[in-house]
Order: sequence, then structure tokens, then C-alpha cells
Amino acid sequence: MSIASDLIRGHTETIILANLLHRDSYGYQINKAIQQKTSGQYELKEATLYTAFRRLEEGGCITSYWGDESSGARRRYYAITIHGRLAFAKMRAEWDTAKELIDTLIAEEGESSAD
Amino acid sequence: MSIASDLIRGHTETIILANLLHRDSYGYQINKAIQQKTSGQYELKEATLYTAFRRLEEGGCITSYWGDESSGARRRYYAITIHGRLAFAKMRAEWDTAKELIDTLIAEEGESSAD
DNA sequence: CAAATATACATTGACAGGCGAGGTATTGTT
DNA sequence: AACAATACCTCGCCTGTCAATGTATATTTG
Repeated sequence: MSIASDLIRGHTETIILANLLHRDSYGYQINKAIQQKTSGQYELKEATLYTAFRRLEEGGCITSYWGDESSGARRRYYAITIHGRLAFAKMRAEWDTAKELIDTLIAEEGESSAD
Repeated sequence: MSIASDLIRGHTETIILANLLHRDSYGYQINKAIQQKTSGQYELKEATLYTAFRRLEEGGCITSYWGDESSGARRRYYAITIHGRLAFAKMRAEWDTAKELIDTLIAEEGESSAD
């Protein structure tokens, strides 16, 4: 996990919402998915993950319910709400803007902007 | 300035160093340059700017000296060090990595990765 | 059967970066 | 005299991250 977390900071909620777009999921599974997608380069710390869930739920972006596992540890599933989908779309747009902005700001002057 | 500062967080130092690559400069001028480059979309808050200067100087990435203005407000100029140039190169590389990582993590699954 | 490992959730307290609010000083404009 | 622009600086709060710690269940290993 060599990536500075300050560079990911602010994206935690977006990342979680992205993982809920197509199916309900739970903390442990979402984190495993993140590790897989990044070939082990990145993972959310548990404390970060669960505090983000709380923020998202308080903000009305997700709802939660206990799974009815007959065996194994209990799981709290999360579902994205309509509001959450809108928020996600907005976060994605903001990311696209920020990405260009940062690229502009840290480009060595005189550099071609051909991307 | 519609950009969420959490998305820029962690880039402040990189942005400042980028502005010192080709010439020494001072706080006010660097911030004006940032505003120009982003067409007014972004600017550093003064408190953010000056605390970043201090961090960078403590970290040996920049050195500072007072300008010898014969008129107008005094200016503290900053110069990037060799160490600062190396740090900048590293930050740029980390940004490139983080950018791809985040793109991967917030992509809607099933989306083409053609970029 | 005991120990270790994996699954799964949750909280606490500390830390670091960003920033609002406030301050100082000089120069030019109205 | 009042105001705006230039230019610097600091204090204290806020927020997101995370190490450490705790709970509980199931499976694997010796």
C-alpha cells in the first residue's frame, strides 16, 4: 500500500458508493473488492471505512440492514439510495474537474498539455 | 472556487513547488499564478499557503530570503532546493499513480477503461 | 482440544492539513 | 481621510484518517 492516503483523502465516500451501485454489500466485502481492483495497492482502514459508512448513512446516501446469515459472522449490508446515486454522480464530476485542475497546477510550465 | 478542498488536500506542497521550478517567487505571486492558471477556479487560502511554506522549508525543499524592494510591501522569496526538485518529481509520480487508482476505484463497474 | 487464522463489526483518542478570523505594514487611489 | 491592493503571519477550530483495541463466530492446523 505505497499510496499516500492524503491523495485518496476525500474519495473514501465516492469509492464506497461506487461499490454499491450494482448490488448491496457490506464492509468487509467492499474492502476486499477495493484490494482486488487495485491488485493490493490500496485498501481502506477499518476505522476509516466504518466512519465513512456512518457519514454516508447520516447524509442519506445509504441505508443499512442486518443480513440473515445462518452461520458465520453477522453482516451489516448497505444499499445506496437515490440521493446517494445523485451524490455519486456529483462526486465523479468533481473528481474530473479536480483532476484537470491539479494536472494544470502541477504541470511543469512550458509542458505540452497533450494528454 | 467550487472545488472541494479535500480533493486538493495533499497537493498544496506539490503545487507550490511546481511554481518554483523555473524562478524564485513569493507567496502572493504564487497564489495569483494559481488563480490565473485555473481561470479563478482555485486559490490557496493564505493560512494554508504560509503553513505549507513553513513545512516545505523545515523539510529542506525550499529556502527563503527577503527581497530588497525599495518600495511597496516587503516580500519573502522562496527558492526550490535540489532536494525539493527530487521531492517534486516523486510527488508527481505519486499523483500519476493515485490518479489511476482513483479512476479505477470510482469507475462504474462494467465501464470501458478506454482512456 | 487448543491455538491460530479468517471473517465481520465497532469505538476511542490522537494527529495532520486546511482554513476562518484576526492582526501588521506599505503604497496608491478616491 | 477612507479605501483598496499588496504582502506577510498566527491562533484555534474542524474534519477525515488511522493505530490500537475490543467483540463474536467459523474454520483450519497441530
